[in-house]
Amino acid sequence: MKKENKKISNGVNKDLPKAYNPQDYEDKIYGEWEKSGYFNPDICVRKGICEKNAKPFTIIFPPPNITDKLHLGHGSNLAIEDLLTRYHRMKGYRTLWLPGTDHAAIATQNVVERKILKEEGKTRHDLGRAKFLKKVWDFAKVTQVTILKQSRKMGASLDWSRQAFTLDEPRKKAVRKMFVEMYKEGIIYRGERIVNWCPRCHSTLADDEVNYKEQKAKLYTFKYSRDFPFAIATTRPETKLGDTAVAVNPKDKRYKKYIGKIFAIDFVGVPLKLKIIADRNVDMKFGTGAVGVTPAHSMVDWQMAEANRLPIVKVINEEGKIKNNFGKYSGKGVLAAREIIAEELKKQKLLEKEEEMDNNLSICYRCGTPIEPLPSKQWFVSVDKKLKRLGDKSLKEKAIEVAKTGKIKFIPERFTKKYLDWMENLHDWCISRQIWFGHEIPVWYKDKEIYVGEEIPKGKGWVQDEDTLDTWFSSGMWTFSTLGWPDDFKNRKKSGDLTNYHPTQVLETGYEILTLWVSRMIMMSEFALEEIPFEKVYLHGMVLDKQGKKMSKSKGNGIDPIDVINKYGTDAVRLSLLIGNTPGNDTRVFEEKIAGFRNFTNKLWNISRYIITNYELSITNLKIDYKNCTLADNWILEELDEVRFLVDKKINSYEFSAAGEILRDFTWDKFADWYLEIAKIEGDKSNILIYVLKNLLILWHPFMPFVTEAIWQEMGNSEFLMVEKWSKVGSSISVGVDVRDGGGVLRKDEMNLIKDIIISIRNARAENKVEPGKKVKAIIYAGRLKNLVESQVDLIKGLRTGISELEIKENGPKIKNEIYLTVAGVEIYLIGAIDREKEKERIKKEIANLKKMISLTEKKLENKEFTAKAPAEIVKKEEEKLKSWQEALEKLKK
RNA sequence: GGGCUUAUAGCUCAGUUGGUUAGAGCGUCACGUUGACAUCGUGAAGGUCAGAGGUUCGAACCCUCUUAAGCCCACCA
Repeated sequence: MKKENKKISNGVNKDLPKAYNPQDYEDKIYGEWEKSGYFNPDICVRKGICEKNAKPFTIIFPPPNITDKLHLGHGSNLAIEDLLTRYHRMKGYRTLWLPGTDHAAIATQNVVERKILKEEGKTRHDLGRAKFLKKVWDFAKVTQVTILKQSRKMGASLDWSRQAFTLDEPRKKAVRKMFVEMYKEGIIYRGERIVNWCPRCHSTLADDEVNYKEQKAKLYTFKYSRDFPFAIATTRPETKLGDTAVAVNPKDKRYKKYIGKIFAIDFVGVPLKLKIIADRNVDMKFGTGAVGVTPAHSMVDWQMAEANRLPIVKVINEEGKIKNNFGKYSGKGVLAAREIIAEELKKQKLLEKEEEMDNNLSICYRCGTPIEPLPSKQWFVSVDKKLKRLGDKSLKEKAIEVAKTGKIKFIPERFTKKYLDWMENLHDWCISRQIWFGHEIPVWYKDKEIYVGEEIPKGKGWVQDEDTLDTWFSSGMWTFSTLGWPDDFKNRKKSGDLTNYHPTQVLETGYEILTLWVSRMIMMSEFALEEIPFEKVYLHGMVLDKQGKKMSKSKGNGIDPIDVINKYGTDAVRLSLLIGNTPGNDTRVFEEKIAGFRNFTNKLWNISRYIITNYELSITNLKIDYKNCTLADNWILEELDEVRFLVDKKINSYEFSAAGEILRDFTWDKFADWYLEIAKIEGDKSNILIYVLKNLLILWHPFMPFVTEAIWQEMGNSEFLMVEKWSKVGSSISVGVDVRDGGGVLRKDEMNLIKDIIISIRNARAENKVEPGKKVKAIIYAGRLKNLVESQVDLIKGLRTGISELEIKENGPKIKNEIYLTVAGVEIYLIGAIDREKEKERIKKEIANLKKMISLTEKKLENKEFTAKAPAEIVKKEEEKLKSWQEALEKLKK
């Protein structure tokens, strides 16, 4: 690294600025990382960073939609996955994190359509397919570049050499192959079915792309004609033009006699032939208990029609208008037709009732237009057909099995149930979409002939299917289409990246697409590779604003990741996304929170700055002389060991927040506020300080990669921290020392006592309003702890206790009218500092507190059931507590 | 209608098999600033763990009900 005008000694920068400025480091460091090639696991192997036969750790990044730049939700994705990636890379895994973007067919097409309409006043039909698609691609390129730039800004250690797009050439090939293979296996079929049709988007919508809107609707109760024996009720009279039956409940006595009969009648000028059928699902209490059946324009009715072999009459066309041959209604919009028919019924005195009711209107999830259920020829994936390659199980059964047997685990657990519920109710998946932007369907037609294949058929006159594929069809293949499938899968055997990196280890994504995406990935991977796509599914919550509202553009409450990165630094943004939330739950993020973590970043910087500038760094030869370790030295090394163990454990159980909090507490409280202050008193500790610091940087690196790498390099390390080995718990390979093996004695409790004494003294001084500058004399009766306390005189005097003179005895007479404290049996007098009133108050408060505790514990222990039924160790603990409180109380009372 | 989540300090949240005097960060208040850091330090105040019952020697935690906020699914002719 270049160092200009800086004090450099042995590669160490001794001239660090007072505050960490992320801008000075982030882009530069990211550039260096990227140049090193270490984001690519193959290069790590080649350069000896990672062993060739090391266990793989793969995450495929959930590809963001190219509809827009990244928001904080993606930031959360990136932060979590980068944490996992960096952690495993440092742990020695062959670690791959693969980036990409999603073409998001409908969503993208819609954004561009809206844009064109706004800017040019044109629709996609005005432009035509080719010109429109060019516009979409132009748009896609721009957002894609932004997305990739943003990901780099987040510090993501993604392997850019493997970057993929759901609609690039390799993925197109994979999609064609998949379609053809599924077709050959007979699980892709073409059929007519009622689909959710959006008359505005001119496309079918999957069930989960339909939204509902509560609204008031009119319920019309009427007779079809005078010749028809009873009335029906409907909110959509216009569809009744296509009725071919009337359904009643088989138990309904009112209508029993009509079941099976056929009525030929005239309905507002249109002839209808209605069969009376029985169906259990008809609610006798709703309306008149009789339902007009319109097979062509209702899902439920379609099913009834199939069951009863009813004819199907289409009334509404793709524009949402009444079809031809319906007399004066033809060409009218559905709403207009409804009004006219209602009028007509009124005229004919057939309308019995018109009432308001609550209704759930189906609307398009993109544009909000009411959905028209229409019969249409579509391509489907059968989820129920048994497949030989899946051991005579269907896709659905297989996808259920892997979750039930725990082959795929969901974190948190509860999502297993959600997944299974959804999976068990799954119907065949409609994969064709009537939009232009997306994967073309590899099907060609010539007259009545049909050709399904990966290549364009030979000969003239073939016309390709105009539809495109559901976006989830290509993103469902994401774990393996990015890893070389189908080229690396000849004769049903994996090779290349597929062998090395599939199945992946974790899929980390938002819970909102558990059903949409995760389920499809599982089915498609099972179909193509006969293996699971990932071992674990970690689901994170949504990122909300301070009020707990979803961040959205229209509300203007969103935080742009780049804005806050520029303001507070990437590390602070990452921490605010990682710390303070738990798996599967939503999390609120706001600037004050990010600012808090910026402060922490700076704290770590200054801890390092202090050590780097004040101590001589000998990085290569770090030996800790255990024989000469002080109590505090032993303590901090023990604490570090424990922190290392805990952080490891927490990361492995996906409790990133807990891991971060443990680290923060150690860094700020134990290391900075206590140990560094102690080091100033106890003299040279460069080896221990550097040892702890290096370990801290290693532990923090997955959370905050930039500042840790920056410090690491300023310390004169030649290799990147990014590829430094994560220390094994208890043995610190990275810096060549080991606390336990070195003969360290566990002395945490002793140090905690000394800390308590110091805190109590500070506390008592503050409560007695002793001026901070005033030095006082202290007398300590330490009993059997005399030697321990005596050995720590320097600390007791030096750590902001304001004690100038300290006398330590085993015991002695009570000293009247002085500040008096007890800490675990150790009695402390502060001489000449008392404020009688304040001290009296303080003692009174303490006695009251002790009395309260004593009486509570006594009651507990007097309870025979407690002593009999509670475990012995709990009882013993209570007894010990009681004893120590009683002793303290005795001493205070004297 | 079915299911899920959340409710703990002023705010944001921890609290993993029931045993703590219920914690952290921010904020507030008091004091301080000694050369790593005011993006700082020391200390304090602040909680009927949403409510009501129950199980238990013992409940923030387990069970039942209630209330409130939010989400998902199904569906309403």
